[in-house]
Amino acid sequence: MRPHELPEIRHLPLFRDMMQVHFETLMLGAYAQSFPAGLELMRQGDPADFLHVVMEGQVELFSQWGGRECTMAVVRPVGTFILAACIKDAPYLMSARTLERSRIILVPSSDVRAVFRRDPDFAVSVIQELAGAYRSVVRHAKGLKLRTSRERIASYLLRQSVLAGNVASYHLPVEKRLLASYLGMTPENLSRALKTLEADGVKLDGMRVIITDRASLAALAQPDSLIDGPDPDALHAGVNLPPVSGDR
Amino acid sequence: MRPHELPEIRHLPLFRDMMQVHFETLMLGAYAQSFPAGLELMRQGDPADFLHVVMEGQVELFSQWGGRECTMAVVRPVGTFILAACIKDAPYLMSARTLERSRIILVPSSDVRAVFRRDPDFAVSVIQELAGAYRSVVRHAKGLKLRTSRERIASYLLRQSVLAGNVASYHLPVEKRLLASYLGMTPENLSRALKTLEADGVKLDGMRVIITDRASLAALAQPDSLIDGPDPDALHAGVNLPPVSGDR
DNA sequence: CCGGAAACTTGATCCGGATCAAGTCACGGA
DNA sequence: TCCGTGACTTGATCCGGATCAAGTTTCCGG
Repeated sequence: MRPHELPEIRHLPLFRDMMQVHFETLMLGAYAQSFPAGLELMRQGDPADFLHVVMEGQVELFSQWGGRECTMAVVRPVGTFILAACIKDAPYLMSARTLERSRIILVPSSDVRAVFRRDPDFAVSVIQELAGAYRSVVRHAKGLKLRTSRERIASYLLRQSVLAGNVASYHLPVEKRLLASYLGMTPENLSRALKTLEADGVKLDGMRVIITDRASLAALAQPDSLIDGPDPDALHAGVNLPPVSGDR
Repeated sequence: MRPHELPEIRHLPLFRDMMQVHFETLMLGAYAQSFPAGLELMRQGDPADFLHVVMEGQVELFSQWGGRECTMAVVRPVGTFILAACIKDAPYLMSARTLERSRIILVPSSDVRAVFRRDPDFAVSVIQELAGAYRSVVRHAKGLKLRTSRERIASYLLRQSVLAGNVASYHLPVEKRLLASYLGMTPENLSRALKTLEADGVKLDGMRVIITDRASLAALAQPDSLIDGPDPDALHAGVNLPPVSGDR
C-alpha cells in the first residue's frame, strides 16, 4: 500500500472514528492492487471475502439474470462497496468490473466482522454506512417504479448539475450505454429520449450536458428530496452513479 | 403494553442480544397502540420519530411521487420497519398505512440512537438487520430491472409456495391490486397475466393459488437465490411481501 | 338480508419502450 | 497514421403493458 493511501482510508466515514489499533489490525490484513480496465473483480454469487475500497478509477456494480444484465451502481474514489455481503458473510448479490484502470484496497471481510464486534465506534460507523446505502437503494427503486423513462433521465441530468454546484454545463461521468442501463432502459431509448428532451431545457453535445432552461427541466423532473436526495451519506454508499464537476 | 408482548419483542433478532438494562430503557420510552384498518401511520418526508414494531396486523409501506403511488413492502408480525431513517435521524422515504386492524409498538428513535452507541451487542444486531434490509431492496431492484412482468409474477408465486414449504396450494397473503403495485404493474395487467400463466403451471381461484406444474412454473420463473432468496434475515427486514402458510 | 363500495375481471385501444437493423462516429492500438 | 472495434445514432417495426371503459364479483355495514 502506498504511503498516502493509508491516511486517505483513515479519513473515510467508515474508518475515521475507529480506534487506531483496530484500524491497524484491519490494514494489516489488507492489500492494494491495481487492475486494468474492463476486469471482472467479482461475480455475483461469489463468497464475500473482501471489503473493497476504490482508491483510483471507477468500478461498475451490475447484476445478471437469465442472459440479461443491468448496472446497479458505479463506485468512485474514495468509496467502499459490498459492505453488506461482507458483514453477513453471504454471497455477493452483484458483480463488479473496472470501468478504467483502478486501484483497489481489499480488506478481508473476516477482519471487518471481527473488528466491528470489538470496536463500538466502528460498529456505529458501519451502521451509518449501511443505513445510507439502504436509503440509496430505496431511492433508486422509487425512481424506477414511480417515474417514466424520460422523467428518470431528466431527474438524473438535473441532479448531476445540482451536485456539481448548479452548473449549466458538465460532462457525463459515465458512458451513455451504462447510464441507460443504470436508469433502466436501452441505449437506443436513452439516445432518442435525449433528443426529445431538447424541448424540455437540456441538450447534449457528445458527453457534454448543457442545461438551457433549468425551470423547464425541473418541471419535467419534479425533483424530490425523497428520491433524488440530497442525502449526504449516499455519496459513500456505493449505490449511485458518481457526481461530476462542472465545465469551465 | 401487554404482558405477553415484551418477551415477544425481546426475542426479535434486533433485540435479543442486547443487555437487559438497555432493553428496559428502550421499552420504558416505548408504547403500544392499536390502529384501525386503512390508517396512515406516517407520511414520507415526516421526521423519523419512532421505530415501529408490528405486533399484530399488516402494514403497507408505499411511496408517492407526482400523483403516482407504489407499494414498496408489507410488514407483518413480528417485524420492524423504518430502522434506517431512525438511525440517520432523517425523514422517512416511505409512507405507511395499516392494511387491517394492527397493533404497533412505537420506540422513540432518539432512544434507539442512544442505546446502540452504548450497547455493542445491540449495535451488532442493528448492523445485521440493516445489512439484511439492504440486500432485500437490492434483490427487489434486481427483479424489477432484470425480469419482465410475467417473470416477476411467476417468481413471486413460486417463492411463496417454497416459503410455505413447497405446498401446491396456498392463499395470497395480500390483495391483488397491492401485489400488482409491489411487483411494479397495474392490476389489469396482473389479472390478465395470471390468466395466461395457466399455461405455465399455475392457476388462481380467487385468492387461492394452485400450482399445477411446478417444473413448468420454475422454467418461466428461473428462481435465483441472488434475487429470490433464501435470505434468512429478509423476513425481518421489512422489505418483502409476507410469507404465507399453505392450504390444508 | 340487502345495498353499495371496492376489488377484480374483461375488452378495446393506445403508447412507451424494446428490438432489429443499418448506418456513423470516436477512440485506442498497431 | 490508419485501421478496427465498440459506442452512439437513427430508422422501422413490434410488443408488453398502460389506459380507458364497462361489467361482475366480493365483501362489509347497515
